[in-house]
Amino acid sequence: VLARLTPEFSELTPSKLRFLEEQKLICPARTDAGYRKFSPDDVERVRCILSLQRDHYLPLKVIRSYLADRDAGKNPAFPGGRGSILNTGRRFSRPEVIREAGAMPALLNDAISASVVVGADSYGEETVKVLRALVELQRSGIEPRHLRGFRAAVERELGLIESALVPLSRRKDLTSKARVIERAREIAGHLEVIRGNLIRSALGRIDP
Amino acid sequence: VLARLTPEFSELTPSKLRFLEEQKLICPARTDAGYRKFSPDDVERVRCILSLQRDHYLPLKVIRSYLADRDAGKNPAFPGGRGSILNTGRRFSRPEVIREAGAMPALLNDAISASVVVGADSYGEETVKVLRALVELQRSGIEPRHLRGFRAAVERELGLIESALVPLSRRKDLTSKARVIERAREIAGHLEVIRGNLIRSALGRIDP
DNA sequence: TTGCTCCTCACGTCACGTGAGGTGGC
DNA sequence: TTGCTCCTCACGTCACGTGAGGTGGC
Repeated sequence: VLARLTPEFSELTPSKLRFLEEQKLICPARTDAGYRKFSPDDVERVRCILSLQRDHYLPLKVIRSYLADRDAGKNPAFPGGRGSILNTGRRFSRPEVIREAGAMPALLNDAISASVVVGADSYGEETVKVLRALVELQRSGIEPRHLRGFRAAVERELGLIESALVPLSRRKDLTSKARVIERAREIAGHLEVIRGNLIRSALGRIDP
Repeated sequence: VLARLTPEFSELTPSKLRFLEEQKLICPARTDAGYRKFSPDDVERVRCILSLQRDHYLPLKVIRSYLADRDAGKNPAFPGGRGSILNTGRRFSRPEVIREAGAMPALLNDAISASVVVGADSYGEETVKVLRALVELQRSGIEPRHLRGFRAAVERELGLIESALVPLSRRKDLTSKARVIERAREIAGHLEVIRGNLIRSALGRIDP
């Protein structure tokens, strides 16, 4: 019963499941002999926990309180959406974002005109990271304008994801909206697994 | 001096640097007052450690012995290339890979004809993961044949990376070969940061 | 009966984080 | 002198992993 969950999350171990129960995150039913018996709901809960951990980098403490609130019927804010760990809400002005990333002013302009960054009055932490990546790429001779095709490919990937969401997104209630986003993230994750393998195997072939 | 390294690796903290020194992974010089003084070589070493940790999921124990061997002039095998943690070397036959991934036989055929998986007599652990991802995508209505464009985009991305490597890959000695691959992985990582942000911000806009 | 998996409980471990209390440089 | 960063040392913590010793089902 236990190991049938692993296909989805390769990092799941029996020990981890026991740990999660000890921490009151899950409470599966027991057989007479004391064996854990996972209902479909329990499995769904574990799936939720693991994806919160992996995709949103949430510590178990936060996940616990979120689940506890949900169990109490409070329908709490989905964590990771806004104002969570990464998204500290700090804003950077144009000069600030450039300084933080160690970039040249022209790089930001190029990035904006290549649609890699969306121009605005103030930028978030993510833009700093993107700019840093662009600085590094520049050191390898890759300029933002070389990323136009890359940018277009991302756009097509988003189109693929969206088309898969159409059947889900018909409904308008709030919980299903959260589900749609969750699903979109999952699809993006699966595509990432596939791309990662294609790229890794290609890079592996450089040194045969 | 310390915080100037963080632009590259956002997860780096003073505490982590102290820890790394305590573990004998780095030994920066000290000023008269006891302050750590990082030479460019030290910085390069830290960069190496962090990328081994992040990109190859190596525990510090392995990194330590690798660096120790390298310090001793042994020029040890670069870890993570072959036979490391993920790549356990286990091979799967066609029926095995299908069963492990919980897929239908036709899915593997489709994946191969869409060039998402390379057909062979036996498959590695990665193929199992790719197939699992394809199974999940199928549940969202995305079939391997929908991934032809995706696959082509990956190919163009690889072309972009390769073109940036040309100046480096002229040389034929072994150490520079390892450097080329390391560099390729870095570039792929930076592109991933950029794509991740584009996708996340687009998915964020679904629920405004 | 023989394996096999599951169980609990205690302890270990890996990779840091967190103060307390103190010094050094401008 | 006032902040500021840096220091060490001890302890805490988070997320598990690892046996030891034992039971349950086919």
